[in-house]
Amino acid sequence: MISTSTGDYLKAIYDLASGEAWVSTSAIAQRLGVAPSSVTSMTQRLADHGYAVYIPYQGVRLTAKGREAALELLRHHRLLELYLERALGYPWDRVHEEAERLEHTISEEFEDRIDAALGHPTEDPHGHPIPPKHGAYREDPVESLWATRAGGPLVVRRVSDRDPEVLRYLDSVGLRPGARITVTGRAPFEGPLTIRSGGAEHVLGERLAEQIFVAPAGGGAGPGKRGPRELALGSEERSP
Amino acid sequence: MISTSTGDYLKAIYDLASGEAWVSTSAIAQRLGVAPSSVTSMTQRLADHGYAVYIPYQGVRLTAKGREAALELLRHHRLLELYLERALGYPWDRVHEEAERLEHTISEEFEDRIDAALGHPTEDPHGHPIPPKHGAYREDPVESLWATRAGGPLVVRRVSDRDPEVLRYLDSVGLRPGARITVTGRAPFEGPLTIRSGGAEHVLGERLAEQIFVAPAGGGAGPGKRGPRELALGSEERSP
DNA sequence: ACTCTAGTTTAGTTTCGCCTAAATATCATA
DNA sequence: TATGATATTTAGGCGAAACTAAACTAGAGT
Repeated sequence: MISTSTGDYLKAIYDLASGEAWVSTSAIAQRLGVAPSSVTSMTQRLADHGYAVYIPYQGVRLTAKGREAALELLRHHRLLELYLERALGYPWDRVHEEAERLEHTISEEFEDRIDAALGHPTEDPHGHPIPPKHGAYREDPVESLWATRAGGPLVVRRVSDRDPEVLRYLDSVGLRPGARITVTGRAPFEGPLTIRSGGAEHVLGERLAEQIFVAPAGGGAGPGKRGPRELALGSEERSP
Repeated sequence: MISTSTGDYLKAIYDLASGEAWVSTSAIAQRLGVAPSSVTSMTQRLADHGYAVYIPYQGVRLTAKGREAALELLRHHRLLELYLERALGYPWDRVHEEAERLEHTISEEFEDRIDAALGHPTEDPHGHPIPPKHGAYREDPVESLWATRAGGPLVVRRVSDRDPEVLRYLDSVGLRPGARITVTGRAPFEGPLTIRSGGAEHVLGERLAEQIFVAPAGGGAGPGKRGPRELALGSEERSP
């Protein structure tokens, strides 16, 4: 099996590449919190093992094999996040950290069983799609609330999962995937923006608005605010 | 946190010491499937870090710190085994392997949540007691069916969890913790023994009988054969 | 075209966990 | 008590994953 570190690099590269760009050494170093030189030697190793193509001074990109490994981990991660929330009652700001470690450790059987227990879900608690076990996968492009220029009503599609503080705040004001919002004001010179959501107004700075991803509302996009669904487990039969 | 390897060594030493004996290099090497020289250097490292006392050519024994770490892992392992069986429907012969990896990875929070979901259980699926989170812990001594000389009716208290084939067989003939049996015959010269259990007779060789641990029946020892209990999860409340 | 800087790579170490081969200690037994 | 078998340790090495410090590219700006 792939090591924890290797997996972390593959995930980071997959994520930073979003699409098909070359990923730079420093971007990976920053994301993973390691020295750039460490990244150089690791990317060389990844290339040696067929997970990536590496061109000095240009960057690195995943091969099909590398992408597959990254998606497997992403699937584990998102299934775990949802499972921790639904089955074990984790609050949504703490699922990321736990999933980050477990994703490298669980077996195929574990993956399959939580997938089944969850009813083969398609999205994690933060609105990210769960890659299917086999077959094609493309994340449909969404715009961050910070960057969007759309005028009409919007739906929150996803929020970034790796900042617990932000998640606690978003939860407290009801900004979860599916929430409907409207931008009611935008201060000049990249200033904070004001939104209306569920009758209340909120002012969001860059750090916050960058982590919220939206799409135009209407057209059956979102089911509205999702309630906390309960999960009854123990329904798998055991071998006699 | 402690590394996976370090944890495996601590568990092995704890297990092999059963009581307060010095554990030999070769015993650990055999248990973990590594070369004896690897064990020597690892035990030196364990001693350096205060997990064990090591005397060359005599062996190794855990310090209080080492024993604590080992028990923490043992608690994780047994809670996980039970959780995998109850909540995810794993058959009892496959829980050990999965728990063996996960025990090193789960957080305190995960431990606490599955403990609560299971209703603070005291025994794993194979009948081993689950060490409490805090406080004293002693495994009450049990005799293997192979070694016992007791004559009357017996109760199966535990079975070893690390041989899937044996577990499948035991399950198929109803020899789970709590089962009542009587030794009806014992072939000479360490030959197989015959037992009666639930109306049927079985002949058990050494390999099998060594992995079954029993106590005299009667005196409220066992609740009889335990049925497969179901577990309803999702009952933990989430933060608002 | 040249220079400067920011970004990258190379070189040299470290720690962990494992290995094989060789040396050495212990213990039982002749 | 000496010897030989068995157990254990030492020596030397390897691969993974990190680090720091030093050398080197590439590209922007003059």
